[in-house]
Amino acid sequence: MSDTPPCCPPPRDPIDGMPDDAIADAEFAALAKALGHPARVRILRLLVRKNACICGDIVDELPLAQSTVSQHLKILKDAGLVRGEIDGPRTCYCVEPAALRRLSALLDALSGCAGASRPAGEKAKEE
Amino acid sequence: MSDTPPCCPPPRDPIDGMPDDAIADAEFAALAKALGHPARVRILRLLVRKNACICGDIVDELPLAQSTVSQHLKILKDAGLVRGEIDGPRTCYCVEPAALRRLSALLDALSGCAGASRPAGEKAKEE
DNA sequence: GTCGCTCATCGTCGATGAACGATATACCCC
DNA sequence: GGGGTATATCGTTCATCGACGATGAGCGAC
Repeated sequence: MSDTPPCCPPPRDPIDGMPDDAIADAEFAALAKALGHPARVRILRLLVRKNACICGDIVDELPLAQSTVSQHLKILKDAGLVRGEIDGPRTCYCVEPAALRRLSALLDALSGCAGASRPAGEKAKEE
Repeated sequence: MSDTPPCCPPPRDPIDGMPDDAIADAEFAALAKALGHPARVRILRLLVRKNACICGDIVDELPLAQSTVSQHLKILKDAGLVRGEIDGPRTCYCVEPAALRRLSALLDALSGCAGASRPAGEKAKEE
């Protein structure tokens, strides 16, 4: 918790009519959903611990079939939490620290807006 | 992995033969799964913003049926992210800050342990 | 070229999730 | 006690997830 930016992050890119909160909700939910399975958390932990890992090593570490692990890796990659680089016949996976930081920031924004600082003038969207 | 850097939280209650990492994985995954739906993130944000909220207000705020919202609230409550107090004929929900802090700690432990076991001193906190 | 290895994708099956309407329960007010 | 409101739960339907084995595609070694 070093330099905590102002409570709520600035508005992101407006997609259509969605308020930025809804965008943040969707983004947060997508990241959380990708981490909503113990195997995927474990994969992420493995990658963090070794900084990078061959897919085969991950398969070797988990009690799951290779295709299942590949599926989980795809989900993590689609969520942007992990990056895969093809290295010859194998694929080297590594975590995407920015995604973890982003998730942490979203979580801070979610819980931080409550107890930490209570701005007197809430922004829009209120009743 | 024998040495426990100051970053990683102390071991939790050992359930059966599970290593504490597996427990943390399961706990993290359970919390993340509960937040893996935009409606639930939105509910949590609502509760955080108003600090507490009657179920009816939440139903009023979301484009979902009352039963669906109740289901989402149950999921959040089962995950320990939310607490519901029966207040006369209605139910008043409020966030459980400890759960959010716990999630934040688990997330830090996940991404932070990388920096700890890495020789480099990057704490991944700067933007 | 061919073989062997590594990984991704496909197809399938059972389990779970998400949504709804209908119904049951608890409470306050009269 | 009866009526009205607020919430939880039940049962159903459709979509998605999680797991697997089998197959296909890319690459290095021979």
